[in-house]
Amino acid sequence: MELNERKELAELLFPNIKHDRDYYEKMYPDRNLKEGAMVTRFGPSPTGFVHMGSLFGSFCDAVFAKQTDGVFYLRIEDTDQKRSVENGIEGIFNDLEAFNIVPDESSVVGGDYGPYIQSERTEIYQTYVKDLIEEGYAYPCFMSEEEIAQIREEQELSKIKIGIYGHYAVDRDLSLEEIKEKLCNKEEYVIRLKSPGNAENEIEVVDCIKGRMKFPEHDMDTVLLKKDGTPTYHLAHVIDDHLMHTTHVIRGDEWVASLPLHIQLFKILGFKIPKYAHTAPITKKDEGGIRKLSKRKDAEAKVSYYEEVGIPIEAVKLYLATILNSNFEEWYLNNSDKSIEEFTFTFDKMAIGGTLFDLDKLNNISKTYFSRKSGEEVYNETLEYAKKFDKDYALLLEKYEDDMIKFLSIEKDSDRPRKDISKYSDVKEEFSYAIDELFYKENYAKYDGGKQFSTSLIKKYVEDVLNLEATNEEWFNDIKEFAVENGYAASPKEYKKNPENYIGHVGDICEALRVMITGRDKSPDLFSIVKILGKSRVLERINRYENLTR
RNA sequence: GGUCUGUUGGUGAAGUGGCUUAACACACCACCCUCUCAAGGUGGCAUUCACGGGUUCGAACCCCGUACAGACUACCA
Repeated sequence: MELNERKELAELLFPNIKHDRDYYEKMYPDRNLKEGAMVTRFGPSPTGFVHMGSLFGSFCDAVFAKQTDGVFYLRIEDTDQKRSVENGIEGIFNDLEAFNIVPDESSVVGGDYGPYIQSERTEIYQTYVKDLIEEGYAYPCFMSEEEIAQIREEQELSKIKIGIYGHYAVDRDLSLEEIKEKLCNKEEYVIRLKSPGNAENEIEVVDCIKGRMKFPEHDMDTVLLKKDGTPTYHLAHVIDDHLMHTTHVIRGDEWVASLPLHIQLFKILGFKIPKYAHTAPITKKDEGGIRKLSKRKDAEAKVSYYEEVGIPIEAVKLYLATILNSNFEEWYLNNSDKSIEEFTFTFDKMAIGGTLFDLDKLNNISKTYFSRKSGEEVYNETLEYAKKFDKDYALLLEKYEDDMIKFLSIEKDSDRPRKDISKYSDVKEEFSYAIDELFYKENYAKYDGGKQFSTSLIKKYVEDVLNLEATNEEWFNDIKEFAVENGYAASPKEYKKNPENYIGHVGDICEALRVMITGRDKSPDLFSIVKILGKSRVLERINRYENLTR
């Protein structure tokens, strides 16, 4: 087709497109950023809530933009209306906000490079496609779904590359007259790329994460505009990232296969090619082997899961940071007083293969997070959590505020703070004895060590010996003395040496007291608990134990 | 079937030709500390980097082949 024919065709196909490319090029001028500033973007589809992998990606985007004084923007990729979900966009913003990931530009806060929703940019895409038709790089294709399926079958059978290319691209060289005729018959069509590539040629791409990769040149007539005039991901990606001046396209590595296509589009359109960084998927192991974490199958893939089970957002971010850069963990261990923002992330410390999602590790990170928080902070955060997910408990927490803070502060001032909580929901369980209502309701059910303890000795200890004003050392000396007076050994070691000489050892007395007042055989520092409860509540609990076991 | 990318312990990984007797962290086990637990301390946990061949004085690191795994192969992103 000659140039004038192509122009006629372009006009015929896009009579409503009045602007030309230059109009948009001028509308979205270069961003004036300092040397080395990165412009990144997160492009979610509003298909439901945010997936762990997407969160990881957006975290990555935000981190790199921030540490280079660049721009991180959010673009809603809703070109497939069928998949869009009601309130999908809202859900994305909520989930990101929960993790404190705030885009500099978006459909919510605005920006100079909008609209930031692809469905509102149709005219822009069509303008460029119109130009492509004039240039002879695109054409209307009238093939039906059945035709395409048949070609596919044929290709599968003869074991060759599947797709519309070469002589399979039957509408590639339709004459203007033929096209006009089909248009007159109201035949439906898509706009396909007239790929100038040759699969014999090899192209090389350097990815920020994966390094050098070689591909055959792209030679397929990929769909650019769907039947409804809406762009495919590929077209939208190329045009948007050019117009919005993205410097680094950070996306999942399911896209590397289409890299040759994207590069070709950038070249045909005369755009500068951005840098690419393809991140490895977060995977999970199950019976079938290793697979990508799935939003449908795995609860932990949903970002909202963490909030629900009570894992602090900050802990999840710390975990994300450790899988983002392999050297982050060690840095954080040595710089525990610093925040994630102070670490410099780099592409070359990112994983190339898939990363197994390790809940154990997350738990550990979370425990460390809790151990560094003061009792009061843990109390406040737990209360927030309970107000949302366990209202009855929230009321009790408020009623016992002073006690709870004291309990949560036990052993906090030591240089080896306890690490027994990994989730907000653990607090209720771990400190069930802190709240009378829970303690009495549970009827000591928590203790099933099978031992029976006599209360008389313990009562005697509490009434005659226990001094709440004592120091830890005095307290322990007192109880040792008491043990000896009553025929117990002063230490387990001594007891082990000559068990026949003793009834038991101090530990047994402590154990009995512990079980009676906490309902469990494990707890933080006993004396701290006793002090918080006070003598009368301790005795009350001992009596209760006596009644229950009689 | 085709294209691309991987493969270091139970897990995440460090490692880019000699400093590796393979870091670090999680998990696990043992011991120590100790009134219990948690924490902490010490030690154990890959004689070897999927397998086979090659290059080299020398290879986990470079090259070739095989096996396995993953991604893509839509008018979905």
